Amino acid sequence: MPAASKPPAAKAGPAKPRRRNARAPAARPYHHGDLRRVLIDAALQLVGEGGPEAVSVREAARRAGVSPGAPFRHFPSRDALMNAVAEEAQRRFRAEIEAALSAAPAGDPLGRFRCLGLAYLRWAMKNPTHFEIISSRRFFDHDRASGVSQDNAELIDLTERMLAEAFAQGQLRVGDLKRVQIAGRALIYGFARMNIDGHFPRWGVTGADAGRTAEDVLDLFIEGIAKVPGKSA
Amino acid sequence: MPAASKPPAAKAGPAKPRRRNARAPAARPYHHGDLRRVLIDAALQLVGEGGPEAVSVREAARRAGVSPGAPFRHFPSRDALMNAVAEEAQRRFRAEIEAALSAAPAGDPLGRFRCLGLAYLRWAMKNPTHFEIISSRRFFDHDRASGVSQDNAELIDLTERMLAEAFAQGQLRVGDLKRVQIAGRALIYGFARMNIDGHFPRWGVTGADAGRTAEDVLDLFIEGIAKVPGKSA
DNA sequence: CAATCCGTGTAATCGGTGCTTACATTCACA
DNA sequence: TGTGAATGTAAGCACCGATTACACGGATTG
Repeated sequence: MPAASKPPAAKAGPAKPRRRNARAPAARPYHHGDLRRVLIDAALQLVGEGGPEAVSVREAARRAGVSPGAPFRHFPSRDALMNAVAEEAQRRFRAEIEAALSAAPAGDPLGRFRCLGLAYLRWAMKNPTHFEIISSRRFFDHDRASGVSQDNAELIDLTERMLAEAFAQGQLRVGDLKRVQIAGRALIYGFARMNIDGHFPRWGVTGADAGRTAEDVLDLFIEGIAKVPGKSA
Repeated sequence: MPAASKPPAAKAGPAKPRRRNARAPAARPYHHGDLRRVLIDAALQLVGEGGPEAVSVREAARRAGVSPGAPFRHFPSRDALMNAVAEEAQRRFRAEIEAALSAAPAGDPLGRFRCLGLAYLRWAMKNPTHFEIISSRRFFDHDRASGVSQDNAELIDLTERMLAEAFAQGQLRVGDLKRVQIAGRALIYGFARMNIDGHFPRWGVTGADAGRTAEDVLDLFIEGIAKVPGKSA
């Protein structure tokens, strides 16, 4: 397994020295400079264009203007590239979720739960292909201790705490929180999945309706578990 | 995939007419007999072994004992083969659903709804890879008028009628049936998807628990929409 | 029965793909 | 200033989907 000696460069990129001495030779320099980054971006673009299946190492190399073998200096396999792509998508997803949560009311755990669900759904529907590659775990490296598992564990813990708080404050009328949590996740995940799997046309949900329907469905679920049978927003 | 072994099908050169006149059914006849069927089965088996990605026309041909080009007499492309595979899986799924429904109580629409959901989940969890290929619509031929769309439309209509009946009988405490229907589908689909996408390990759900958890989650949803806050089974 | 048609198999081949190896170039640092 | 490590290229392997030309043989005819 060659080329596995590149993890340091993946750490918050901007520490790259200007390798090209001030003068710019119009001809492409022998060394690309930041091929790893460019390959991930090209792959992300390919995912956006034709789904995960449409990503080929050669095409990514082609778009990066580099020979077909070059990517293998940075990724030992196509799966490793997809892994990096998935981690990048996961990073963006996580950032959006955290931004949404930071703007959520602090004293209303059920409201925060709703806010989290909405942010999840909105991101998933705005970035369907990115969501696809982070949702099916086959693009993550299960052996290596990547940040993905940790990210997810944190998110799961977060919702667990939200629900526990909500229950403690008397916002819920059901006590089996683990069940509520899994059901909620299944609902939200299922909705996002139905979107990217192309189910909505046959459900009479158009793209314009999808966002509204997502909100409706989430509210229906929350009404189902909330103590007060009224609107929870 | 490794090179494997290429068994020399016919070591003889061109000077071998291979007379196979009426008398030898033991040796493989020139015409296979039911290659289409065998190819679909082989592909289904491949799906079961390594997911949809693991299906290759050549491997299916190899397992059917025919040359790599033979399958293209029956399927114009790999996608067409996958299409047939998906339709076969859909057929089996549909059969199981109908069997479960025929054994469901007639006078209790909400109970029938639950029964349908359970049958859906059980089949999806017992045949994860088959469920995968019928759930993401990319393996269906969207142009041709296949029975799949009709199947799904019928299933959707069926649940719609169930819910309408349940509401008419006063079993539901919510009136927006379309929303209930989509939420229910999202919940069930999401749960099945979480299973095949490998989410359960990080949710503390093991294979043994999965069936029980599926039932729990489905019941939680039904409790959320049912008028009487009791168990609905 | 014999001739023929045509559905269905084989063989050879093409371009695309992941991946490896050998070699070339350049950067970073002692 | 030299030198090794990092990172690019070139060539080539096996497998893949797909196409084409040809071979076989069952079914339909006269």
